[in-house]
Amino acid sequence: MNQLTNQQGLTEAEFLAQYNPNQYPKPSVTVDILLFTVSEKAEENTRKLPEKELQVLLIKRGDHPFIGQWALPGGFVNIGEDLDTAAERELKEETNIDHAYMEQLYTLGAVNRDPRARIISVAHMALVDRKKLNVLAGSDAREADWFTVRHEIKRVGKINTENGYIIEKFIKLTLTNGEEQPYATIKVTKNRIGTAVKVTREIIPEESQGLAFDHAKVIDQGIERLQNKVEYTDIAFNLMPERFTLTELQQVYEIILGKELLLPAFRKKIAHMVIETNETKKQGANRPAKYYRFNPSWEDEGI
Amino acid sequence: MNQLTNQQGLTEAEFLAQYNPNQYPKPSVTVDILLFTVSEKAEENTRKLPEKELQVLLIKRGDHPFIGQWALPGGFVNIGEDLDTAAERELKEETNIDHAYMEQLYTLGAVNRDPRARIISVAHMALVDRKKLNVLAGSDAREADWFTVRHEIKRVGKINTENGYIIEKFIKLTLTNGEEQPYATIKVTKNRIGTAVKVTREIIPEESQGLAFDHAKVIDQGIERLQNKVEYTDIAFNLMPERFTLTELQQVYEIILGKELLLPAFRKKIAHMVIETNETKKQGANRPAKYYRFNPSWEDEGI
DNA sequence: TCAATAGTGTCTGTCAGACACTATCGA
DNA sequence: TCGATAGTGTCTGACAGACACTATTGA
Repeated sequence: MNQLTNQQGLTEAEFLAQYNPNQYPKPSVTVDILLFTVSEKAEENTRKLPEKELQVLLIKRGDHPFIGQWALPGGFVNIGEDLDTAAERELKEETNIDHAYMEQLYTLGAVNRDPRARIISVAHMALVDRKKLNVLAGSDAREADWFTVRHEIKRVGKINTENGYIIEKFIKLTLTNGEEQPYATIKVTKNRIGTAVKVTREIIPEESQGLAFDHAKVIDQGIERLQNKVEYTDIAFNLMPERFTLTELQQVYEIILGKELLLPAFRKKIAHMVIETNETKKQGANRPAKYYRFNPSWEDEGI
Repeated sequence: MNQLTNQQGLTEAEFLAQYNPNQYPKPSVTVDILLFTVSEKAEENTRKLPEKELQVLLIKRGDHPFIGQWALPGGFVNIGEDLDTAAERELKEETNIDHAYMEQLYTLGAVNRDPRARIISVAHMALVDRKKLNVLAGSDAREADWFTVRHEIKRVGKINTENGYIIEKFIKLTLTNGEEQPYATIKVTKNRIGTAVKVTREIIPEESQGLAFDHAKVIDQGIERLQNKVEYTDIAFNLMPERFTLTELQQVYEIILGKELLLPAFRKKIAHMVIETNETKKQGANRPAKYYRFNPSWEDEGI
């Protein structure tokens, strides 16, 4: 322990003894989990491949505020609990999964984002393989469900200003679990003033319904992060089971990016990230696909 | 306002009236600002170009804890203040700059990161052009200074485990303001268990000195973010003045990436992001360089 | 045989890496 | 003239986009 004294002549021990952490009112802190997985639609035709979809786990709120609306799973951080530990605890509570890919996404800190009190939320993004989710989420009393995500850019506008420009992008987020269909429109504003750029996200309330708090922003931001990272990291493999075919992998890339990819180009691009197995997947009246697995050493190649 | 009632039969107004936000102990929340700029060493020889350096603003702590050590500028978030507003206020206090590039970097939430109390810190990264900083930081009583950053990867090791691997990377961070030289070694661990990856940063205390709190982690993370973003965004231009030569721009890229770039390749790569002016910079016994400025419309090209 | 999916070969254009070359200034 | 920095031209190899082609299965 440090024996230097401060301007009041206190050592560190003395300083800590007289320190009052409750001098000013403090916000509450929560963690929220944006949990993505990939599902397949039921296959109607045995000759057709099932279509994959990007899904997110939502919890129906049973109490105020936003009662009856859908929210990301999450909860308060305990005073003696690390932030990551809190996020892992929430994930475990919802999915019963111990090890999943998880990263911090964004910290939401607008003053009035929660009508109860000043609550700052540290949003995390997690990815899981659907096959690990046999234990269905929502084992406790709350109503939990998977929602298919649609993410469309509706309109982009650019206004040149005196010393920069403003780009406004309107994004329509549509979620559906078969019964309910919450949606939101988010305005992403990129404002350049000289060399400084500021990006802000805003929910348009007149074009939004059924999603609690500012959670639509988190979903949008998570999709954007996924889209960026899928291009230059192996993040997509966190959504895959141990064995997969290259077509399945390509479908996951396609639903994340929201566009179709050319088959030969895709295969060449990811060839060094996968290892061929000698098992095949027979699925109908067509050539069976080889199973592949992830190559954890793909990054070592240069070494 | 919502007139639905919850399980206790309360409307939202009634619920909010009885809600007690102080039921559980709450952490304090701060914002910290990792402020980068680019400087040039004094030029000894008129025929040599001045070397550029990446610099970060640090404040010498005048009180416990970590008294006498160097810390990122920052402070507590007011209860009625948005998170971004708090970050901008801190930046303004330190640099007197209103508009600078700023983005959220990471939220630090380990339980014992601050000996005073449970304090969660939302770290932001800001970039400013050195020429805007004529009003020197640290107008108040505190001692503030710019430190040149050196960032070296010391050692990388990979251990294969039962169902994955562990990659350990040791990063040596050395800061210097001419007089003092705080430093830190950070162990970045990438642990893959099956398909799940977890990245953790850890400060090695025996190989670290003079940096307060876990701020060395923030600096490391900021450099990593800069390195990633400089490759596929225009983020580096936030460090540039209005007019600059391509050599100056290349130097900024080089100090961020920590490696030399080939001149023709660099110029072709950034050609569409800049606009030529017809001014030139005369600087010594050699051909004068053309001044360029940022092209804010470079992203529109496809449209 | 055919529908459907799996998978390969190859052309082309773009772009980064590499290097050789030219240009312009002041001492 | 020379040292120093600015800037261009062009070859090459890697790789993504595009498309034509072959392979394998069960109905």
